[in-house]
Amino acid sequence: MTEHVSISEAARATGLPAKTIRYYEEIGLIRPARAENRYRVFGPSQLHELAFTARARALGFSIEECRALLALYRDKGRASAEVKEIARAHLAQIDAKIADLTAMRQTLAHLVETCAGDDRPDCPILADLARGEPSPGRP
Amino acid sequence: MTEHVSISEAARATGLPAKTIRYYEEIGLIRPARAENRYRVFGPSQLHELAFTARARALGFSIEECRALLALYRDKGRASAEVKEIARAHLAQIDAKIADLTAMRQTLAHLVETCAGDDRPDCPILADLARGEPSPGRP
DNA sequence: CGTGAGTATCCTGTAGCGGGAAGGTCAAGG
DNA sequence: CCTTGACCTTCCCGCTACAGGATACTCACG
Repeated sequence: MTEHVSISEAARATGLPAKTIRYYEEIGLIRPARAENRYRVFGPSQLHELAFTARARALGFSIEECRALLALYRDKGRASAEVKEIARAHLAQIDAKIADLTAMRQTLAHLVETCAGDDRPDCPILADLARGEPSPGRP
Repeated sequence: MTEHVSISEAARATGLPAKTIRYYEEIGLIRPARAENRYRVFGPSQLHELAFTARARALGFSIEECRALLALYRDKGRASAEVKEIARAHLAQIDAKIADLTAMRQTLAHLVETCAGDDRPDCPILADLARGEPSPGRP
């Protein structure tokens, strides 16, 4: 009745590639209706859920986190504490990644600084990689 | 003749899982010799290359970057400029990731702060995810 | 009636391994 | 001599979050 749109229009409306939307349906994130010709049909609520998911993904939430957030989003009676807990856990992951990358950056920046970068073979970067301890964490 | 060791000893010496070492051989990063019984045999130079790779990976270099760095490592006549260029490019990638994550962190931290986190259903996090613009970049 | 755009499904590939199956090898113990 | 158990081997599937492409349909338009 209202604004029921095709997958390409849903893609345009949400900024998600059509492939991604099909994938989201395949893994059960969203459940678009089907027209008689088997074409997917997206109503306003599906479009909102897609946009919701797109935004959560842009904030770095994993698909499974998005699934949980979507469930809470659909459940009008949920406690905000549940949402906050997911967000806080994800925030902690982000902080961990930032710390990890910052440590890497520090080491690597120092190596880049101390390397002459000319046509001589002497290179402190390779020397450090060859001798150094396994060093800080990973991304 | 010298210290030629098995894969499990190589793993212990480098901190890499044996599976990972086999994988590195499979993709042609390293070329361990074989004993008569088809067992892999690692000499000192292979061990150094494995440790080198482990350290580079810990600094966030991709496998292909490691391949390039290994080639430069083996080439005693290389120019340090080549190494520096790889390292600098990787440093730029790290900086981009940090910037990306920091932007996410900012948005998410704000949302977490403004959420009551109690048993009431009212949640600004979900509200923002539902309404917001696609927002900052991705990891 | 054809044509081009849009849609459908299915299959493959990506990075960097981890887990586990099925089987060979080797030294020590009974 | 035989067996156990710790190694080692190869092979194949799984993961994340899709992208790319092949093949086939459906539909509106001229």
